Amino acid sequence: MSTNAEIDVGLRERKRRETRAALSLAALRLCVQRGWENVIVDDIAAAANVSPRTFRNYFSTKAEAVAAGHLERMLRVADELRARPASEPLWTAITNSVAAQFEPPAQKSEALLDANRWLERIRFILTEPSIHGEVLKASAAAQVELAEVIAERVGARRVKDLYPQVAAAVVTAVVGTVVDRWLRDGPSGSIVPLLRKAFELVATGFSENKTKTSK
Amino acid sequence: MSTNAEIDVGLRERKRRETRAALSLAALRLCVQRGWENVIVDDIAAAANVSPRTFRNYFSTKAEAVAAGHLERMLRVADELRARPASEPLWTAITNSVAAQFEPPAQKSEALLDANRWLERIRFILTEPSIHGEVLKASAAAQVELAEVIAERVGARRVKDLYPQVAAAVVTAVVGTVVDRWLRDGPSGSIVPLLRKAFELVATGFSENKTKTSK
DNA sequence: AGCAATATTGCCAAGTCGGCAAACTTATGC
DNA sequence: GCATAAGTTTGCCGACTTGGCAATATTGCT
Repeated sequence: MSTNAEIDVGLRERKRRETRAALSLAALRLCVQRGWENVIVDDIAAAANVSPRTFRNYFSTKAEAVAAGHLERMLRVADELRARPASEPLWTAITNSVAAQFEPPAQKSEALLDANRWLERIRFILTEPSIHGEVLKASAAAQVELAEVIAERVGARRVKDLYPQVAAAVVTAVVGTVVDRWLRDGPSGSIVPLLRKAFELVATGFSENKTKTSK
Repeated sequence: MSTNAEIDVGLRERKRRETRAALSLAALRLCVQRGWENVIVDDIAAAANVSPRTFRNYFSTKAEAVAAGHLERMLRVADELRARPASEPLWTAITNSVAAQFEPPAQKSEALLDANRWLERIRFILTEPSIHGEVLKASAAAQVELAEVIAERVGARRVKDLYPQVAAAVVTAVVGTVVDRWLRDGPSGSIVPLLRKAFELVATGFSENKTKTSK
C-alpha cells in the first residue's frame, strides 16, 4: 500500500516536511488575510507553532515561504508531464500538465469554499509585488526539472542539449504570461483555452497569417 | 542636434540620472570586487558620494541596484528592435537586437581592458544567487516594453493581444537560456550562433525532425 | 529675487538575517 | 535496549536593512 516515495522517509523527514508545509501555508494564509506588510516572521512562526528562529532554518525570507507553494505547483507540472503517455504530442501533454495544476481543486470531501480561497491565494502570489522576484525564482528552479523531463520525452542525447533547455524556458514563459492574462481578464472561466491558444502559437512558430481564427 | 529624448531633461533630471548611474555602477563594481557579502549599502553610498539614506531613495535594495544595469540592457534590446527596419523578419531582428547588447563594447577610445571586466560583470550579475530574483524581475519589467514593440511590429490590433505578450515572454526566456549557456560553455566565442539556433527552434515551432542539421 | 517643487540628509524605530552553542529528538550499531 | 552519532529546535544577539518623518538644500520658473 505504501507508495515508493514514502517508504524511505523516516519520522525525521516526515516531520521536517510537515513543518515546512505548515510554515509555508501559515505564511500564505496570514499574508492573504492581513496583507503583506502586516505580517512579520514572528507571526508566521507562531501560527506554525515553532520558534521564529526555526522559521529561518526553513526559509531565508518571508517571500520565499510564501512562494514555496508556487514552486511546488510548478514542480508538479514536471511530475505530471513525466506521468503522461509518451504517445501524446509534446505540446498537448504540456498543456494538460499545466492545466491540471491551475484548475480549482474540486475536492470530493471537505472545503468547498476552498475554491474561492484557492483563487484568492493564487492571485495574491502572482500579484503582490514584494514576492514577484521570488515567484520568478521558483519558476526558474522548477524549470530545471522541466528541462529534464522534456529531454527524456523527446529523447535528446544529453540533457544539456539546447532543445530541452529552450523548450522548458518557453513553457515557463508561456505559463507565466497565460496565468497573468487569465487572472486579469476575469478568471471565471477555465484557463485551458488560453493555454491552448498560447501553445498553438508556439507550436506553429508564431506564423503570422492567423492570429484569431482557428476557432 | 539635440535628440528628442534629451531636450526636456533639465539639470535636475540629468543629475538624478547621474546619481542613479553612479550608485548602480558603484554597487556592481564593489560587489564584483569584494564579493556580494562583503559590501554593505553604506559602502556603495560612500563610493557614489551620497548619504546612505539617499541610496535608498533610488534603490530599495542592494540587489536592485546591482541588477539595474541588467534592466537597462534588456530595455535597450527593445529600443534596438524598435530601431530596426520593419522589413527584417521578426526573429532575425530580435536576434540582432539581442546580440548587439551581449557583444563586448568594442569601444574605440578608452578602456580596452574593459572587455574583460565587462564579461566579469555580466557573469556576476547572472551568477550570484542573491540577485537572481532581481535579475528575473528586471527581465520581466523590460518584457513589457518588448511586448509593445513586437505588437507595433506585427501590427497587432491591441497591445493586449496574446501574440505579442507570448512572443515577448518567449524572447525573454530564450535570452535567459542562451546567455546562461553561453556563460557556462566558455563565453570565449560570440553569443550569436547560440542565439540563432535557439530562435530557429522557436521559429520552426520546435519541429523535432532536425535539431542539429541546418549548418 | 522669490516662491514652489523636488532632492538630500540625519535621525530613528521596527524588522530581517544568520552565526553560535545549548538543549532536545531521531537514527543506528552493537 | 542502550549508548552514541547525527540532525533539529531554540534563545541569544549583533550587524544590517528598510522606510517614515522632518529639516535643509538645490533647482525650475516667473
